[in-house]
Amino acid sequence: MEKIEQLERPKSVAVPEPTIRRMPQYLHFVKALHEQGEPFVSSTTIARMLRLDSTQVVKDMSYTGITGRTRVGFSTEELLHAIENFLGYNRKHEAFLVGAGYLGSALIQYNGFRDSGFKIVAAFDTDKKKIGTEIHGVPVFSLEKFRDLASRLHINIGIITTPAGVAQSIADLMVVWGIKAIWNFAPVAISVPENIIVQDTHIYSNLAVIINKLGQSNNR
Amino acid sequence: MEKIEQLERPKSVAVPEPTIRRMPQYLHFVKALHEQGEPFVSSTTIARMLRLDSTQVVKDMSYTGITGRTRVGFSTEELLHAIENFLGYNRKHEAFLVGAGYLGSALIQYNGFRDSGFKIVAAFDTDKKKIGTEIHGVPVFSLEKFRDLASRLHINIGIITTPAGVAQSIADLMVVWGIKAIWNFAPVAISVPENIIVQDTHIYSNLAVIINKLGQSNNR
DNA sequence: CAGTGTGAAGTTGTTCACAGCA
DNA sequence: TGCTGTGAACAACTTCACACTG
Repeated sequence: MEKIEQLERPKSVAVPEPTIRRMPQYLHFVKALHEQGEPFVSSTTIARMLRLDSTQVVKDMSYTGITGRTRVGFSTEELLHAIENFLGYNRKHEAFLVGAGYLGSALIQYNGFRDSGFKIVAAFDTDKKKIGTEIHGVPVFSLEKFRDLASRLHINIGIITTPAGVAQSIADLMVVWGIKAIWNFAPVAISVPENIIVQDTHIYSNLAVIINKLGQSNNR
Repeated sequence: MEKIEQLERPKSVAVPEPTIRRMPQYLHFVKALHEQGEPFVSSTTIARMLRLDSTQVVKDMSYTGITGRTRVGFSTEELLHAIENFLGYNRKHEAFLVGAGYLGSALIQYNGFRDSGFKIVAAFDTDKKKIGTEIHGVPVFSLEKFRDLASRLHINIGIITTPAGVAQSIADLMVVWGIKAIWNFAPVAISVPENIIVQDTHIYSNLAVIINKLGQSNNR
């Protein structure tokens, strides 16, 4: 009984999160190849450049639904579209950002998002000096305008680049204001209702890994 | 024979990387508790706040060498020191940053690093307008000064916040100039000799996960 | 033979189950 | 009972082994 239930939806076999995380890298690399006129690329080549295992690359590619030619590899053009489609980059994803400091500004102008379908369309802050200005063409509004603008523009992604102390309260507001996914850069964990997606990005964690490895290599 | 070889070094049981990544979060939370005068904290409390499994927390704590009191939890003070020691935050870690744009500036002033023993002591750029200025008290030098200053100040961590196109060449230079660990924020994978530590921080990847989850929840 | 594609084995990390303690 | 601490079961991800193809 249970089994049959599960078989109802056979196609989406739950893509491993690590695979999803690697996709943008594949996209970046394949796009570069395609732009310089390379018609094909093999998993081995991708693996070498991205320092991955080649069968890993093959497995990851299979999730996009693409099928390669033996001895030749994958068509860069096909692959490009397959990955973009997988990542949802052909659909539009617009976000509001709260906290127009350095980090917020960095995200707004981050070129990694270029041609990804993702765009930060407005920033919000409580600092009167920032309100009314623009960062890289993106306007900075008073936080009070968030709710109204979000519903009018159908925004469902909110980015938090505020100091740690106010991050939770901003998250709470975002939820009330109809945001479905929160991308949090403040160095604290954020609590939200179950149905809201949260992605905490703790820059800090990467530093911890570096320092740890550095310490180990000194001991050797 | 092989087995005996492995048993030679029994004490350092290789800390799982996810554990290392969680440590800074523990530190942040425990520090806050300690500052507001809380003498003890249990793994259950930490787990609830950080949305983790409580046995996970216990396991992680065991790597710091700390031992808790049953029914009471861990002394916040002891825990604080144990984690700081684990992370190497009592030692000093100084870094040079190349690419003094928004992202570089954001890192320099990022308060997540406050009292972590980690400090970006100088920034480097090729843009003449930036050279000679200061970002949050950190001087911006011409890239040519990197080598000399790095050896004089014994810097072994390099941060790359340049555009993707030049990231690899900057990494190559850093290696030649004696850097031991590279923290890369450019949206490309960087290749370095085996003995050099690299941590690629692809902001992008987190976005991919968010968009993917959003897509899934819309289908439901 | 240099590729894709895939099931099986191995590894790593997480969660469970339970002993011990105050 | 509510906590620490730990070995065992489980789940997720990666790597290996090999069949297949032009």
